[in-house]
Amino acid sequence: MSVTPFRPIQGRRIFEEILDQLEQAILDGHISAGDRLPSERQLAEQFNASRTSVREAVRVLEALGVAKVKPGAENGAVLVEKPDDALRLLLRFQLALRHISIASVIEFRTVLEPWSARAASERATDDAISRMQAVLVAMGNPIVGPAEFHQLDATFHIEIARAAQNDLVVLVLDGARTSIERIMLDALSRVPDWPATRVRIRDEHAQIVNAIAKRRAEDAETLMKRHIRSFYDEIGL
Amino acid sequence: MSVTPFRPIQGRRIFEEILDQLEQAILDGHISAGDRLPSERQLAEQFNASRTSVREAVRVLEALGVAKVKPGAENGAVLVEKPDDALRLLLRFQLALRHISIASVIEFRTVLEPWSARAASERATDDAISRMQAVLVAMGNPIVGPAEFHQLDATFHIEIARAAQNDLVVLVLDGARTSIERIMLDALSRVPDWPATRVRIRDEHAQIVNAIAKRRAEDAETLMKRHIRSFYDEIGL
DNA sequence: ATAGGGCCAATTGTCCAACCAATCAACATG
DNA sequence: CATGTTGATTGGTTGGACAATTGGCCCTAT
Repeated sequence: MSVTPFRPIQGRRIFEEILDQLEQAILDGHISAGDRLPSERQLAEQFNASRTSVREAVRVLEALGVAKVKPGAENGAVLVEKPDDALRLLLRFQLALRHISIASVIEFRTVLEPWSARAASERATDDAISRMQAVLVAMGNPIVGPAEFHQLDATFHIEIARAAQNDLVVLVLDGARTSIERIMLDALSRVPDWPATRVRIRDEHAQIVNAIAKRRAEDAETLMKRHIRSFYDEIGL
Repeated sequence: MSVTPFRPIQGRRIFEEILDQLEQAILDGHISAGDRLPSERQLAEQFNASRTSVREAVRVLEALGVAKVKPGAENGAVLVEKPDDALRLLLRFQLALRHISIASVIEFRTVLEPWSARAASERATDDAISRMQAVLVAMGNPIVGPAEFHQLDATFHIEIARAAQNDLVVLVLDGARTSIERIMLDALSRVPDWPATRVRIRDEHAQIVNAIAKRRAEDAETLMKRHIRSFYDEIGL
């Protein structure tokens, strides 16, 4: 086990140089979230590069969830304000390649969701708790089918992660859930007794929110752990 | 709080179509990790698209840590075997944009590293434990400076995450650490008494490995939690 | 027979010029 | 004042061209 002082020599490509300069510009505060980048043609001129190279750099930013691009005058590439689905594409491909397994994604949630519930119990603002309760109300509507319910479930868990006030946890937990969204939906649509399942899940959510609102961190963590496990058990994963 | 059944209409671009088809090809097992993609020109012909569109798709795959590209005959785009630094670029930009904070990355580690140590205590193979001990030996060399030590420290934590046998945890924990690597190195180089620090950190590592080897999960978790906290306290973060 | 150098083919990297499509603001028109 | 039109700007796409890199091949000298 030795550490060589050598580092690989790799020909830097132009679009990588552009990416580095853009990153530095962001770090230096010259451009920040919400700002619009110059047009591809202007960037090409400023970097003294071709439009193709600039496009490749922009394409990468888009794939990383850093920028969103729209054609049209007054539009262009805009640095995103909230990195919602930054990890979505990445995890989808990593799953496809079997570099990560569905089981590991599920286990990942069983670790971080309970932590989120605990942290939320200690940090949640009254506003955050109100938003959770609003989701509960929406879930109480007997009309909602599995697909809409799943959307509400996603919102619920995101709200808790946000209340835990850890940006990175929000990011990866959201990514972990959406990366296996399709599989979950398939499984949900095959649940034998949907109305009963819906009521039970909503009930578990209600208990969790209650624990968070009463600042019972230990209970919130335990309830969440049980909730996640029973959920995946129910849909057979 | 209502759920509309509408979804945004977005003009699909050619490179996105190509990405989808490539993902499907991977899911269907037509191509898998380690395989070499057809050349850009061949892909352009098969998709009936221009080389530029194919290039943008390949560029995205590269940014996601899915493929590595090298010019030259017999080379080309190869699907990576291990997604080592898939998250590196993404987290770097998310950090630059202040979408995630350094504090959240550190807290993230204080949650998942102890869990890894616990899981490793229950799941580690003898081989994995041997690799951890090998890292300890290398760390015992008084010659190693902060930079090399940090590299060994990275290897140590990766080995534990691997022993915990959760692919996703390995991925995100590695990404979390490398995303703030530069900051950590700067901080490490300013440690007042480096020899003492080195010995202390190695000692903590040794205790953790010992707990894992003896399958004392509770101890491993506690020791790791203390280790991570004291580490960041020491370098003033 | 083998080691080494040099050539060649295939591939990616880059650039360019042009055109298409989408978008929005300003203007014209009723 | 509402509506439709137009023009400018922007990203999307294409095809072609040349440079740089790599690896395999042959050929020669030892």
